[in-house]
Amino acid sequence: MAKESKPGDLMEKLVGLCKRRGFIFQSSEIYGGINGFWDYGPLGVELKKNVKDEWWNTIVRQRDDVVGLDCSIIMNPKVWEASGHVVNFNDPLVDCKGCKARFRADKVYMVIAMAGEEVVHQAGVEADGDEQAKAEAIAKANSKTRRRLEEKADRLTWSVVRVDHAVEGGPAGICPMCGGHLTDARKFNMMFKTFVGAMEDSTSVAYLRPETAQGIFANYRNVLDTARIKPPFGIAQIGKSFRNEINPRNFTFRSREFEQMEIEFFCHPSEADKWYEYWRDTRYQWYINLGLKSSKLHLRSHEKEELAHYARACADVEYDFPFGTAELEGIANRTDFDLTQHQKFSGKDMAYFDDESKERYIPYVIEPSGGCDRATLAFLCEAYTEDEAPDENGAMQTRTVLRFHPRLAPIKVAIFPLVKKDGMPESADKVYRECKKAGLTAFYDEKGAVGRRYRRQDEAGTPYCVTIDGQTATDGSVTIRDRDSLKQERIAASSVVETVQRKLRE
RNA sequence: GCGGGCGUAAUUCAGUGGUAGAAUGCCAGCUUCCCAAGCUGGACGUCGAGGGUUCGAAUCCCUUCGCCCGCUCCA
Repeated sequence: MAKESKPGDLMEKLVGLCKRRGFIFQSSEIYGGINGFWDYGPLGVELKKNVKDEWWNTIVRQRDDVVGLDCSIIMNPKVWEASGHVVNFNDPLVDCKGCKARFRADKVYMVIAMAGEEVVHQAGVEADGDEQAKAEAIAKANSKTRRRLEEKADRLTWSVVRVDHAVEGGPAGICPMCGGHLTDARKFNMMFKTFVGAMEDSTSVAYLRPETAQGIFANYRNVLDTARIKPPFGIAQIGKSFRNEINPRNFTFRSREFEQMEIEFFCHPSEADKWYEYWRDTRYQWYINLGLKSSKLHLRSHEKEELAHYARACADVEYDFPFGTAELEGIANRTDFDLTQHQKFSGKDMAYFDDESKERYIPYVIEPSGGCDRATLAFLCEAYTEDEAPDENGAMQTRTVLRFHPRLAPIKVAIFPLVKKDGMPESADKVYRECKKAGLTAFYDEKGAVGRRYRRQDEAGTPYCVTIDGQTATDGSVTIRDRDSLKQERIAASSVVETVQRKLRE
């Protein structure tokens, strides 16, 4: 009987496997680690690189309407003023000292109704404006208080204060949930601050980018002027970004240093809806093509109320991780918000002049923005399988196998001599060298029983194992074994490279 | 940031104040013509870190760092 795994167990097993086999290590582990930072080991870096290569190939190299870009991580700080990050990337938060609930300080109001010196009613509420706050507060009053409010209606003085605007040292905010006292509003600055140059003063403050997108917008003019390309077209970039997440969680899922794969696709405003739908569906399909089961993958459109102020439409590609359903990529119609902002802040013209239609316009932007580490983690979770395979006596044994899509697998092919004699190691080494020379990540192993070697490769996710046996010396054939079906077929030793390459293309 | 749990070998864990252990894995050799548990041998630990109590601390206390779960957060 297969044991039912709890979600936590599965994640723990995966984290253990990642460490044991060299996929992912905790950063600076020998010093006790550091919260929110992770390192990719020998197998992990190959896996992640394959994810990035698949993205780059399908987005940039196989298309003629998208070009690549690689921007610096630190930019002129004005970029982040224009983008809104300096203002908006800080969320003042308050906590309830009683029930421990947490709120965004700009959404919590203190409402007090006074009749002369007498406090008739006071309440803490969650609301989106003074009027709504007052209404919420009245709704919260009990029937007796409500009657008194009505009786004294013309003598009442209402005070409605957003808690992040409350005067320092004033009365504590009231918790909308339990009525307990709230802490003062505290700011959580999500951007990593640093200093450019050796002098640490206010004029040298700079930020590590919290997203790669702004580097693309800042270079939009340069690309347009030099790449002989015109709307509709896209600029793609893969690169590191940094966010001081309040609470990094779930292995590499929410890290403070992470890699993004972003496209900014510029088009005429009238075509924005069409391109939004196109990219939403294209990006969703990309994950399915690389092996994420569609039953675990969701394309979720944001409700109107959920949209950021600059977005007209947004959809998330979500995956059912063992720790819950979470976002891999967001596809948004950002309108002309970003280019307009940069035009305003930089004073540079961001409009495009269409020679054919003689029309001047600021393009709309469709932004598919994916997390590379999140995609890599999803592929790892999806690949992790425990199945049953027969041992040499035919008894069923549990086998741990990473069923990566072959193109994502860190090692494409392992080469074994069946036994370490009769010239088999020499023949195997020859095949191994040919694979390496052809650019395939290959692994040579002659140690111990062959079954043990197969299992080791299963745990690394290697899709194909080639074994040189006694027959090789007589007819030049070898066996190639499939990781998932365990089936073997005989092929010519000289055709190993070609066979593996063909299977990878399938 | 709050609450709870946990940190001992590469991994999973045992070890309730008195000489740090097991299994798996790993390495070397033997055996082996195809799916890990055949044989022999071997290496491996600042018991997360720092401080305190004690004759003596993996064990008790304090601080800190990290991981997991729940809340919160995710422009």
